[in-house]
Amino acid sequence: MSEFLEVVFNIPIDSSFTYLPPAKNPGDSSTWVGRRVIASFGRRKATGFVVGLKSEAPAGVGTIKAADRFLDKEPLFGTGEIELARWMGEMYLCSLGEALGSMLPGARRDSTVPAFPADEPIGEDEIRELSDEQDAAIASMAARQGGTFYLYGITGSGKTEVFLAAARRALDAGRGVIYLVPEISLTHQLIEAVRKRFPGPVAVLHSAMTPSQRLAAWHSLRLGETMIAVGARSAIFAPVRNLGLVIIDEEHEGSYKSSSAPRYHARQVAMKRCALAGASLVMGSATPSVEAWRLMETGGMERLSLTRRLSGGEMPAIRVVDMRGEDGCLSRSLVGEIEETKALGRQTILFLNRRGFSYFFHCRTCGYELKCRHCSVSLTFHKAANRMVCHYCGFSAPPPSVCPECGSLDVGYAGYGTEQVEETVRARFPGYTVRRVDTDSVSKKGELKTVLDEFRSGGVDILLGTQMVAKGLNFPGVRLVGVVQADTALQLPDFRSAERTFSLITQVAGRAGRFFKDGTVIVQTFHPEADAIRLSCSGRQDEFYAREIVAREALGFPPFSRIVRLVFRSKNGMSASSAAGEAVAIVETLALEVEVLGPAECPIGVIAGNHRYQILLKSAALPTAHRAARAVKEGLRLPADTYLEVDVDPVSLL
DNA sequence: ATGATGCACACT
DNA sequence: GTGTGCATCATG
Repeated sequence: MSEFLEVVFNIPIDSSFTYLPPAKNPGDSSTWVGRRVIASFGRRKATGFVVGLKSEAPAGVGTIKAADRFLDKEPLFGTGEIELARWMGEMYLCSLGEALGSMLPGARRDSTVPAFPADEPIGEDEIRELSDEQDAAIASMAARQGGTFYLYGITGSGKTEVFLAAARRALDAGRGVIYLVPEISLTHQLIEAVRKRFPGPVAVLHSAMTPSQRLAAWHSLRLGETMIAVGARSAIFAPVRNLGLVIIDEEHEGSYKSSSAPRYHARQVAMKRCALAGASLVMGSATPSVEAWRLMETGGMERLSLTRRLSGGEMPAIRVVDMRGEDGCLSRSLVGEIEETKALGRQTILFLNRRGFSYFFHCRTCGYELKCRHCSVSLTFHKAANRMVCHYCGFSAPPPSVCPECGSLDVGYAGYGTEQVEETVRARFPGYTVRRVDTDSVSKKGELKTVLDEFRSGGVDILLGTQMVAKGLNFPGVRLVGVVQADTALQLPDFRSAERTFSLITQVAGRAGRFFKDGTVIVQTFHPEADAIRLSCSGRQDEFYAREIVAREALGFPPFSRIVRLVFRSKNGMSASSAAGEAVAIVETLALEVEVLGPAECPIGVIAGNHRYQILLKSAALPTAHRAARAVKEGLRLPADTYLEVDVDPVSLL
């Protein structure tokens, strides 16, 4: 009956191709779908995925070739996974073959985005009595199989225990579980805890595993030998049998969004997978994404709150230090606290945001910053053109020489680099041992561990660096945590900058409160009045979300609209820029309810010699933005040296 | 994606 | 006349 294979390849074309089964060892036709094949494709051999069977060859095709051989003994994908891949193709505007290619474990390495260390010292032997709140959360989830839940709880409130209890329940019902964590290095203790708790093997999907190990884990899940998969973003594709529950820990983390095509979001894929499988979804964080918060408010997701710390410990006092009128990057308060900490024989951690990649107009007297009047994101200074430019819509203005707000002449372009802060710290504290960790200074993996070990043993007085230093927050010697420039993230030309700033401060404070109760947190800022700073430092979370949602609605940004971002990339700046211009022209002929922002140079205008221009397609309804993006993909003839990147629901607009 | 093809322009 | 660069096309 079924004589032909329907095959797709991991290339950006939508059509499928028809082959005869391999002449050698074709086996039973019921095992064909979901296996990979090696087949002649044009003049070369290529690996394809069998996505279906056909009883007839399509009309108008000259010769139907036979596939050379199957690459796998067993299918890698079931019909469920193929259905999910079809959805991904629609959602993220890629081909079925590209979607399937991204689902395979270890096709590419996950980039290591530093994340905060795990909340809980999980895996401790005795299982603590659960609190009333934890019991209530577990009961709510049990009452609604197939529901979507958000475990909203401060650091140390016992989210992991609730996750594990929910996993236990799913397994007891004979259903499988996927447990996602933001970064694979955080899985270690979790895996131990899961192994201890649940007899039977746990599949770990790991970027550091060899291909054969990954494939073995994959097959063991498919066969139902293992019922739990633990891993980073791509583990959402683990072929868990009879999926009953997906857990997403630290839901707000940006690493859940893929940074290469197809640019999927694990949270979004999880929602789809759970809907297809009738599985429950539970995510958790102390600082939910604004999208998630909005879903909780509108009833799309049930909020389960954990408000109390199990082992006591309050939110520490956070001191907000106004940097206006301070000299340099270290305020007098921070210097004083560092000295006192040293005198007590304790240690200091200084957080730096990522180095500014360009310059923002900034008034040192009143803190005023220049923002785009259309997009309310910071304008950045372009030296060559001598203009302040908006990277969303392309708006530009001449750089002011006096502050438009207060008239002060003490204006400039703000932002200290990490090196500059290090220099200042070393000069100010000559007798202290200072270590810096960031991606530049710790090139090798072991180097970070060495510095952290040195810090743990007390041999370092001041540890400074980017988010990586969060791993030092639970060391006993720490007394002082300083966020040196809380504003740098706020100034990024990105509509999520406030959300990220709020999240960083809240996470730092939460961990500080958990691990060193007698400690101090200092947040230095030029904008003590900004919501993201003010409301995180005073622990008024609900108020921050309420205000941020109002602001997003006023400007029509997500979750009140959907954005598709098109990036045109070329070694030749002119090619990229003109392609972006042509794309706008195409969209404008469509007469769709879609707002086109740009073309504008990307905030990071050149990466590795590639010039980048972007347009943003914004629409109240996703299908409209989809349609516009598809029209560009199909209608635009790109020169050979120019590439188009499509990002649906972008998380970072840099 | 990638290899093949065909056409425009340049140059021994 | 032949070679180089690119836009365009097909891949079963």
